[in-house]
Amino acid sequence: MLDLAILGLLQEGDLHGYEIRRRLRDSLGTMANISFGSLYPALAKLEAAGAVRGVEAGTASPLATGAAMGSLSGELAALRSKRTTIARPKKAKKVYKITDRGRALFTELLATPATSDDARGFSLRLSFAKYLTPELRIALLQRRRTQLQDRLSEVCAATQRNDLDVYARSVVDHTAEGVRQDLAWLDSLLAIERERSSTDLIHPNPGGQTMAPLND
Amino acid sequence: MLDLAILGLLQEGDLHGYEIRRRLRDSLGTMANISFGSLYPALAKLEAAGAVRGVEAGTASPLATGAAMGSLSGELAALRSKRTTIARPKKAKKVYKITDRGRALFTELLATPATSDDARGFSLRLSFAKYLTPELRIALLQRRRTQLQDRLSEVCAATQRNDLDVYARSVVDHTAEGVRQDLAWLDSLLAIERERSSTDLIHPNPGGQTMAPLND
DNA sequence: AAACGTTGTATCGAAGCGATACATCTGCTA
DNA sequence: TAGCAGATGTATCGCTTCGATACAACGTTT
Repeated sequence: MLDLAILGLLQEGDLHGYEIRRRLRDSLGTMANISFGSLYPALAKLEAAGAVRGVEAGTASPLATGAAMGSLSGELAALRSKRTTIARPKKAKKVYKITDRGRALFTELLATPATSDDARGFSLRLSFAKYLTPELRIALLQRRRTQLQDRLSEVCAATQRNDLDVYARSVVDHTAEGVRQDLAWLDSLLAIERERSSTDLIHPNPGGQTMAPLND
Repeated sequence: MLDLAILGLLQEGDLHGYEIRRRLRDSLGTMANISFGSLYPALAKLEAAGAVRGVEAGTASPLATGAAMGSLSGELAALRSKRTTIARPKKAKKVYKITDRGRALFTELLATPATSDDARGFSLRLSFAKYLTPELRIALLQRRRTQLQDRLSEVCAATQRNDLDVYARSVVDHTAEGVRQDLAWLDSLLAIERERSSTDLIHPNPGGQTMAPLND
């Protein structure tokens, strides 16, 4: 699952570990809090599998490494460097680049149904849904829908219990409410998606934002 | 975290592994899907630590093991046993019982602040909040509140981004909405809790449901 | 110049997951 | 009545992920 997230981010530009984590936090809402203890082993594993290639960006040209710099402070520090002569090498920074093998793996992982009732796995896949075909997109949403319905009936059964104290009751009620809202959200997404796929029969790819990674 | 859940359930009666898992699923809404690969090692660890004691309930009297039987099919099968003479030993069923040491550990774990922004840890603790003092209860809720506020500002920052496609946008928006609702829920709980603790100064323990495990 | 915060890479032990194996009992159907 | 599917029940294996920690260089503040 982490593999999928990493490959997805690398799909849109070369990045180093620290930066991947930043984007994980504030670009994929769901994947916050990924620790380096997960990230670095995952990167090493992907590199061993030939899905990514990491190069030490010691003193490479600023133009080439531009995408890999820390979004704000990196550039700013480089610009207003008055006392320090040049914003330089610092230390071995390992920039990862996705390979063709990696792209194939990404596509495969993205289409693979998430094991079990996993909210994170679903949200992650949905975040990258622009890389899916309309059919796979709908399949993803429908799989999640049936999962949530199962979950809802379980949680509703818990709601019926009368041996719960106020606190436990509050927890199950709130949980049930959350599931219900997830279901409603999913239904609206499915409605949109079905409409889109029907209008696409007339004007394919209307918004221009649906497919194809632009930057490459 | 699993330890806490197990001890909490065992606090209300002796159980064997399979039954613990059942209750985990439909009594604690949050702790669904705990696998045996987590459960049995955890039980073994707790037993080694002297927090629980497990006895093989091979041919013990039905009265003693009543609480440990499968809620529905167990009793039913025993009642309508016509061809099988008696609903008997079956096989070594290991029933776990909490010890004083376990009760102490439970109290300690319950009061220990959950590490990081953990929704499951919080919900679990809240489910057992009747075992906390009013002050610790409010502390628990407040800790969670500040965590959620931090999370909200992160997620709101993500919402402001304009480089997200429809799907990623939908995910972050829905995530933000979820956090907002958790916050509202928490605020209502805090309000209730504060009111309760102020009226408790006049009539201590009004509902009779707040403290003390009844069954023992 | 000392202290602190940020960027950056990396490893360790433990917790938890999903798959799997195995054994017994019950109920359904051929 | 034979057999097979499914629930109950205990247990282990390998893998992913987590949280803590270490280390190092740089920037900012005091």
